[in-house]
Amino acid sequence: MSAFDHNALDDVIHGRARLGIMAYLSTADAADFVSLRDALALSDGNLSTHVAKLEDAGYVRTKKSFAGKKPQTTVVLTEAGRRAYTAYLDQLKRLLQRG
Amino acid sequence: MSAFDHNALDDVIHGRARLGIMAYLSTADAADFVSLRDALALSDGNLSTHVAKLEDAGYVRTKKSFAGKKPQTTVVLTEAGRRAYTAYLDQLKRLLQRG
DNA sequence: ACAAAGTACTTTGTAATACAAAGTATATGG
DNA sequence: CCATATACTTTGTATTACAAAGTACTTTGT
Repeated sequence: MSAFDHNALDDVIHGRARLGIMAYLSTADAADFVSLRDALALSDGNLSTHVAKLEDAGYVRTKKSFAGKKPQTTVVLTEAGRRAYTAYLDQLKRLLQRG
Repeated sequence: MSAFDHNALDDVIHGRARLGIMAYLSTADAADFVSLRDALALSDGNLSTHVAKLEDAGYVRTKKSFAGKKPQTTVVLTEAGRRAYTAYLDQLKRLLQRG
């Protein structure tokens, strides 16, 4: 593996918005849709699609429930997600320090 | 500025391939086209467009010359590029450490 | 009670981006 | 010379990002 293996950077995580989501979840473990949207200043539609992509990759799960009478989506980091995020961070460090 | 200001991440630098180029140049200062292409395992076309984008942003300059009889493009990090890269790194740290 | 406005999302259309295949120009080797 | 190679750039296509519009409610005002 080369010192500049930027190709090893997980694209699913590297995306600007998704990196924000993963960083948030890495310390919070779970967050509801609205908190994420506000913390990251993403539009509803944008957050929705990014969460879907992370979910497709198996990095997060979503739980649907109700907060009072309003629907609530909670985004939870999975074990695979945590591992992938850690691996991403390692790879990034390696890249930025030139291997 | 929020703790999760992923929006502050410079997109021109954040792109996977361009991050590789900037990381490479940050320690090498200058590199020729072929070295970059090989080190980063990018296709010719791909590297060409990414370098053009960095050049448009004023982060690198290209110098055309000849190595023997072959044309040679050298990519050089500009002052603005170095500043932008440093700022990017700072912002990234902030994001990954949650502010 | 009814309409208007708000909340919490998802789906969809469009604009930007990434990438590689094809193209250009020149050089070298048989 | 003709084929192959090098050093790129341009162009076509596929993926991605984003926000506007849509759905399904709930709350608020009158």
